Order: sequence, then C-alpha cells, then structure tokens
Amino acid sequence: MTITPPDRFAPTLLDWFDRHGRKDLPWQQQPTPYRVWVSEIMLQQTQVAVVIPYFVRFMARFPALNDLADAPLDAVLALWSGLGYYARARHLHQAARLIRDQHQGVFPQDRQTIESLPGIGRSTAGAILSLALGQCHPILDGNVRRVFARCFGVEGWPGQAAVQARLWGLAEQLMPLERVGAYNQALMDLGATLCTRARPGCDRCPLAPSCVARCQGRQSELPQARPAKPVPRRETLLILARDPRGAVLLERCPPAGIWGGLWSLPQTAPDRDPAQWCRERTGAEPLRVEMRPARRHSFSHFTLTMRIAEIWAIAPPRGVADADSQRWFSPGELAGLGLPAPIRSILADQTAPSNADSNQPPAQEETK
DNA sequence: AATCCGGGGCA
DNA sequence: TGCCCAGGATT
Repeated sequence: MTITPPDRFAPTLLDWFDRHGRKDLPWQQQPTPYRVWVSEIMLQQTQVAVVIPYFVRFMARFPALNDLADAPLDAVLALWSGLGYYARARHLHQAARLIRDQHQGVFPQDRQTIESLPGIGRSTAGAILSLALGQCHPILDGNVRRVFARCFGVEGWPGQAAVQARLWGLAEQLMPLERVGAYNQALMDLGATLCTRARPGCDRCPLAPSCVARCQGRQSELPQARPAKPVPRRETLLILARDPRGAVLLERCPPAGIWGGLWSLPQTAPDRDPAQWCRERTGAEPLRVEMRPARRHSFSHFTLTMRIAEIWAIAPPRGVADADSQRWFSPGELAGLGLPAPIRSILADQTAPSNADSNQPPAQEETK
C-alpha cells in the first residue's frame, strides 16, 4: 500500500474534484448561504437526483430567505410533500423567521450563531460556511463518515460518541487552508459517487492506494453498521370519508410525531366502529361503510398496517369538520396540500375513476 | 426486508 | 450523555 501522507490527502482530493467533481448542481449556482442551507437540509434525507426538482420548485416559490420567512407554514409543507422528515421543513421555516426577526433577514456568518438555529448542527453549519462563504470549517455527513472510516480504517459504529469524535478529529486534521469549499464538496462527491455504501468504485478512486479498507478488502465492513433492533408492528384505522360531492375529510396531524403538521386521513384505533366514529367526530351522517384493502408502510423503526374504512356520508353544512384541524377537501384541492406519501398514494388509488374494484365485494384481507 | 440519514428531544 | 425518533429511497 502506498501511503498518502495527511498533507497530501486534500490536494489529492482537490485534484480529483477539478477533473471529475460535479459543478453544475442548482445550488452551486449563486451559492448563497440561503441556497446552500436549503439544499443541505434537503440532501440530509434524499439523494441528489430526487432533490433537484424539489430544490428548483422551492427556489422558484421562495427565491430569498424573507420569502420563506413570510410564507405560511402550510405553503412550505406543501412544497416539501413527498420528501419526508417534515420536522425539517418546520425547522427551516422557523429558522427563516428567526433570521428575519433577529438578524434583519441577513444569514448569520459565524458558526456559533448558525448552529443555534433549529435544524442546523455542526456539519450543516460547516457546509453553509465553507460552500457559500469559503470559511474554514469541516463537515461530517454520512458520505464523509464513510470515506474517512474506510480510508483510515476507523472501527466501530459512527453513531457511538467515541467513533464520532475520532471522525471529527480526522475532519479537522485533514482540512486544507485553501479552497475549503471545493474540498468539502469533493469529499461529499466522492462519498456519493465512488465511495458508495455498496460496490464502491475503488478502481477510479484517487485515495485507493492508501485506503485501509481497500487494502484489507473490507469495504463492506467499514463503516460498521448500526446494531440491529427488532422492528415492532403497529396498526391503525384510516377513515376515508366522502360526501356526495366527492369531498374527502382530512385531519391535521399533531405537530410532534409521525407526519407532524401534515394533512392526513383521520386515524383511529383499529377496533373502533367507523360509522360511530364518523357521527361523533364529524357530525356527518354515515350512509354506508366498506372496508378497503389494507396497506402496509415501513418506517425504519416500525411497520404500520393501515386498515381503511371508506364511508359515504352527508357532511353537515357547517360544523366541527370545518376547522383548521379537520376539514372537507374537494379532489382538486388535494394536489396543493402537504400530504404524507402513503396517504397521497391511497387517495390517488381510491379516488381514481374507472376502477373495476368499485363493484367488487369489500376486501377484508391485507394486500400482500 | 434491511439499511441509511443530521439533528431534536428527552430520560 | 445516551438513547429514541422520523419517512422515504435504494438495494
């Protein structure tokens, strides 16, 4: 193995970046702190190719930080719909208002202040300052952790405090004094395109000659995976209530917890009687109830079985179901709402016309 | 079906 | 300080 001395790490990477790195991503054009911030939050949860259209739409709607701050949260959640991790959208919005109100709408330029904003930790703060302003700060996202763990043979799960400390130490040590923005971008690019979790492209990697994992053939063992846990199952009953005009009843999820702040189909315990629920909670008169095929949705920490009761009902002309937390929506209104992806999928299926299943007996068993 | 993710929140 | 949590995509 040819050793790459620590002082050659950054130059090697920068040289690779100049030849192979991506420089045409939307947030790399006019890389202001605001644009880099939004892109980093989106990229925390989603891959580049998926983020691009979301980012473009977001910037078209909120070109500057104050546009975001002045917008209602619902408008932000609607543009985030499908990205997941909706708490991040809420933090983004909340932080924009903080900057508007406490920093005259100017993005702070020191790490301490930036890190105190909701949704921004050390790595995201470092990314904003280095990519947008060229300041010297290390980053340590999932891609960079993988590059370091493999290159320097860092053992242990990166979620462990001691392992994380070691990785941050490497990040600080290896950071160059010049071109830190390009260097950080290069680290992320390398992790995203070559040093991937599965089947890394070591044959094209500039760091391969000195990479510990490569040398030992342990690319698949580093970084060490998170200790596995059993995944519990949960069950819920979704109420798909429609009135004669085709409107659907939605409820807003509580701010904390799953799908926080989003509109969703009303949920109740699987053993509740849907018709009774409908009368009590909405004042709507149920005419007919049919069970639809159940759906399953997997999260990393539990599996959710969603039973679905379809209720044809007569909505009261005005009543409890017309508030900020429970409302009837016409089909045309659904597109502009912040809806969880699985709920959007159910609504698309169940409100689509021409389904032959409208004449089939109500299904009781789970699909698949 | 298993894995990943940067930061918030809470015991 | 050390867990637990979130919602999709990818493999």
